[in-house]
Amino acid sequence: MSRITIQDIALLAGVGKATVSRVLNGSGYVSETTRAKVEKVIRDHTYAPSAMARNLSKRASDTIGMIIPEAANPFFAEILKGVSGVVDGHNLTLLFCNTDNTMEKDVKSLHTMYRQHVRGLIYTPAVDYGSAEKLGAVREMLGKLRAPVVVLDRPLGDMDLDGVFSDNFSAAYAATQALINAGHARIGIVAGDLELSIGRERLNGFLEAMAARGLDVRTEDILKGRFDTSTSYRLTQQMLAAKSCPTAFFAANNLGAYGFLKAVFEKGLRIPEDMGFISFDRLGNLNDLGFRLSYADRDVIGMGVEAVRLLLAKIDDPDKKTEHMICPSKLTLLGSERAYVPANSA
Amino acid sequence: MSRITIQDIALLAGVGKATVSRVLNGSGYVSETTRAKVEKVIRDHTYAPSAMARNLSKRASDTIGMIIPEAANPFFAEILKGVSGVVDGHNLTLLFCNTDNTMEKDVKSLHTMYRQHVRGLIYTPAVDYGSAEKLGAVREMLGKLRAPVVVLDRPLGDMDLDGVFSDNFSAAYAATQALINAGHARIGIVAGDLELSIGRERLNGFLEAMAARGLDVRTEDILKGRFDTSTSYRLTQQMLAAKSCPTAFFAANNLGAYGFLKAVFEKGLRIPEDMGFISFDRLGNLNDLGFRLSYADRDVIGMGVEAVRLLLAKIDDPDKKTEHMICPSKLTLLGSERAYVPANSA
DNA sequence: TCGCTTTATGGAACCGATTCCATGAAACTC
DNA sequence: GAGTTTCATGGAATCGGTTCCATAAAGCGA
Repeated sequence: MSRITIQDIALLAGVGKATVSRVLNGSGYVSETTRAKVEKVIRDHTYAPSAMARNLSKRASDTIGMIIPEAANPFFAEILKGVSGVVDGHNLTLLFCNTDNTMEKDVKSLHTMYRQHVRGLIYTPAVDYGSAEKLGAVREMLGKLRAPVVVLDRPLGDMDLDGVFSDNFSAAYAATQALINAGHARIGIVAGDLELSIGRERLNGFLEAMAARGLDVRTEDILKGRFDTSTSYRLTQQMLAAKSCPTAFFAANNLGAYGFLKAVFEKGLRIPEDMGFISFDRLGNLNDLGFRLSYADRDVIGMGVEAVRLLLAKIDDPDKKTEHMICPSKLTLLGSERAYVPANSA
Repeated sequence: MSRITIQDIALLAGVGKATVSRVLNGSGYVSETTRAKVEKVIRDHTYAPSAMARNLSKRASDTIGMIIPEAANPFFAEILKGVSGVVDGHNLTLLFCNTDNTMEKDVKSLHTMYRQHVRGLIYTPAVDYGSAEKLGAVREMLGKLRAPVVVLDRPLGDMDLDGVFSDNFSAAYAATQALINAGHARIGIVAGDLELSIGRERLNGFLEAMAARGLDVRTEDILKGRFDTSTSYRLTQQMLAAKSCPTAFFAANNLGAYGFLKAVFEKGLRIPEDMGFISFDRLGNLNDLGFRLSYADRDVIGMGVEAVRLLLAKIDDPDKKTEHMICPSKLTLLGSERAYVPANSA
């Protein structure tokens, strides 16, 4: 009545379990007649070997771990789709953890991955483990894992790991340049979380593009958000209430952009007539609905796919030297970056 | 140099591995002094027992499986977030499979879950296994699983499983009623996949609401899509090209609604002035951006949370009678349902 | 002080697979 | 036809835990 095991199959086929194992794995010598006999019994009983027993005796698991900070963020949902597809295609199983952007869950997830003996790990750290002490715990867990790790989207301290990243700096640079070329001179940024390197890189890209054209950036034009909608909404409201404000904005991530646009539209401002705009990452379906919002985006599903590829390559050859893959962003200009010269300007 | 085992801990602590096991599990008798000694060694080496070995000897795993049809769909991304949170909170691990809406991957995923000995499964079937033969394979795998299964969002044939669903019929009924109350008489529907029961239920809710008011529904006003954006976009374009068309539409799901709106806006039509509109599920951030789109929606993350709750309850008590939880939808009217009486109507 | 229960502990079997090794039959070499 | 290699197979050890069981010391009531 209980689960059928390799021993049952062996008995039913009248052979030893070593032979069944050989048939299952296509290893060693098995005569054609025995193989056929065993395979029939296996098929008749839709037998599948227990992964936990198999992994234990093989001293290697068939699972890949994935840790992401926010499952409901469309960016990570797409990454997951990409990763999941490749993992399934290789008859591996995906272990999934969501960390809600907290360090505690991040470390806890690493423990989970260790307990579960993952064969490899795709990891987007929830926070920037800049300070040495916190990084220590993570470094220790990753070391204990004894499995390849590919970091995704964000680097992990100074650790020498394979990684898949975006060209945050140059995407921000190009987007800013586009706003400048369109005629804007005072430009603001809806910055993401500056505690994260990706946030800082995008801000730097923005700043350098401005500096390269000799344009000043006022401190109050840098909206220091947190990669979420509500914070940037609030900051944008405050900014719009000020006496004067930039004529264009670069929004450094998708959720922040939504908050920004919400505040802008509530104020009755139009894009691009009243406010030039470019975002990092395409804003969902907005452009299908009559908007013409310019954006810099990347092949997100592709990033997930590449991450697994790197991981599998490292699993195949643990001595492979670490690779950093930078996914290029493409700037798509649809009109929202344009500048309108006011008839009577101050 | 290899992974540290319970045997190593036992040696270091100068006790037997049975004792270490007792300390780990808080079972049996262990003296306070021994316990302290063992715990120190465990802590000093950040030892964590191997999940595969533990599961094997316990004949029960610590993993929960989750199968969804489309990871990039925001609805399922939120479900995943809800599920993942509860699963983590119970020190269980989540096994994730995405089926890309195909039956092959669906069945393959069930095999994976079986191999992996999941303790319980949360399952959204990719297709409606109406016909007996196909349902057979699924039924067999679920039977072999010997673990509780909670179906999510869609029922599975006539199988008596715990489930978490939406009130598709009444949500569609209420939405349609709202359009009628607003003054519309010829109303169309962007139907979802009618191969799926949720698609049929929503269509039926729509039809019955119309019938209850004695309103006819023309065949060509039922756009038979597939719960995706591109199909409904195409169908809507064709519909709008016709001589006459409905004055309002109910869109039975989020992705279909996007396709519909895209076609409507491209045609230069406004909502609600030229076309009344209500959708099933809230359309992302659109309403934050100046739109006032009415919708019927449900607590999606909550559905995920409830699904795990049901599952854990069934795991605790396998004799618990099956429960069907219907998550209520809430109708939110923001104005897009309104009807404008044309000055010169035909 | 003698039994009886309670507390503590380690040895050994077991979970379900893989894999090493020994054994034997068949096939090939010279 | 004796010696080697190749093919085929099953028994036994192993992976890292849990758990049953035997054993022994300690506590305790009569």
